[in-house]
Amino acid sequence: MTTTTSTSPATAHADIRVAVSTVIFSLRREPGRERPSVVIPLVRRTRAPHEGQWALPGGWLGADEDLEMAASRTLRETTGLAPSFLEQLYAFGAVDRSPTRAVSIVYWALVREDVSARPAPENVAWFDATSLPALAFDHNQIVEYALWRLRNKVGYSRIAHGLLPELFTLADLREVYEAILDRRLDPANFRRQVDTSGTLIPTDGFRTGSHRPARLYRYDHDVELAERGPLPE
Amino acid sequence: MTTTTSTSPATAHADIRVAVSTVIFSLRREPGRERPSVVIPLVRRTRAPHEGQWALPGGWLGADEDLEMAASRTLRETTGLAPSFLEQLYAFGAVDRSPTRAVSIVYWALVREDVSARPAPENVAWFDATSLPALAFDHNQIVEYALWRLRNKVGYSRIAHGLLPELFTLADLREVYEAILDRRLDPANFRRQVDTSGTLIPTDGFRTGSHRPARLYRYDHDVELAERGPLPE
DNA sequence: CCAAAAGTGTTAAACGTACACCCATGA
DNA sequence: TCATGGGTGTACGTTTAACACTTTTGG
Repeated sequence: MTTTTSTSPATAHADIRVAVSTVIFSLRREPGRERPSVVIPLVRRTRAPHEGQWALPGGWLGADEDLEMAASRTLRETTGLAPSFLEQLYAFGAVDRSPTRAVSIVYWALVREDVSARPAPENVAWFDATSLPALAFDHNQIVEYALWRLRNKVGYSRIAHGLLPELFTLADLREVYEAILDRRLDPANFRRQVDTSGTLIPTDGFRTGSHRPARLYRYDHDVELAERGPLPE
Repeated sequence: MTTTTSTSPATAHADIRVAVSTVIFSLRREPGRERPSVVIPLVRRTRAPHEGQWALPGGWLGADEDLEMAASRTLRETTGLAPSFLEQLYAFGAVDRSPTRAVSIVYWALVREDVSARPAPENVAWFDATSLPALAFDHNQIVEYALWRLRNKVGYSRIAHGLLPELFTLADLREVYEAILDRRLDPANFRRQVDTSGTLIPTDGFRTGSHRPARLYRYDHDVELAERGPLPE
């Protein structure tokens, strides 16, 4: 995958291990809070380095695994979750980021609220993404970057559904945006924006229970494809 | 940099080599063409696999090198160039992308027109980015993705300077945009857009030679910092 | 004086945003 | 009937895009 021309002063392909980790976002509705909060699952490390500290779920890249496969696998193994969205975030490879040299290919993912609500395995806990403790390695920076990407991407793509069930109301959708962007959105303008985009399909269902019933929508999965540029792999 | 919890079914940290390659963009003015074209340097492979085919400049990651350092180094070694812009593009790691397992961290870079005009080393040649021959490995896809990113980024950031010398006219700048986006832009509106952004500093110089002289500008380097989000490393 | 690029002005459509208002339900 | 969220209408400021027009040079 590369061209080795001229003489490399650095040691030729030294022993560098490749890891894959994932920043997993979901939403959690606290009884007290008015707005859902963005939460991520972390794993407590059971060995050195950084034993006892919380870290992103991940693992070593297998010899016969693609990167995305490895992300899905480690995500499932460590948290038991299946993501509704998965995308590469960045490759981290600073020499001093770990006592033993390792390059981490980091992915980020979304899991639906109902899925993330299931009881977490031992050693896994959910944290508010905006107020984390000190994590192992450079994982605090990584989460920070992933959050930035999430907020950014919510502005120009339809990833918000990755956090919603099949059917949802416009208020549900708006709540997701409000939770991610951390600010109020005008319900009237929000409605127009989404139905101008033409990605929402109204169903015959309504959600009842409080005040006027709200129409249930689902996403038009046909639009999914044209969404992003020439995505690799 | 990762958490090894539970048992990994895949072979634990197998021997996977890490390479760093770079897609380098510059502009070339052909005498005949009205608009500059986007060009990239490629290196002819001197060994298997894909011997004799053109490939992206790159090399193996050294044991004591950060990723960006490796990108700069291989870029310099293989092409003799120093970039004015360098950013990570994507990590490619499909199992079948190379006969021997390798993960490539790919960067993309810009070099100024005057720099890229210097004679290229043996085994290095410049190609029009939009009409490449069949390259080694998955490098055609990688260039395609890099081009998409370049076009995208030119729309919301000021990377265009990476292709221009210290002093330039608004027509120069507009030509860069036109070359990348491959369409004409209205000179009047373009002028207003850039000086609304406040990133351009007018100098006292003018470029003369044909018709009315055009004012020379330079970039405000103080604006550089706030540009992007929480950039890692 | 003429051609052509540099640079300014004007207008209309598109878009974002604020907010007044009506509708339908549970309590 | 009232409170509240669902849903519609409207008005206004900003941005985008098209294009007419004036300025300044070389030839």
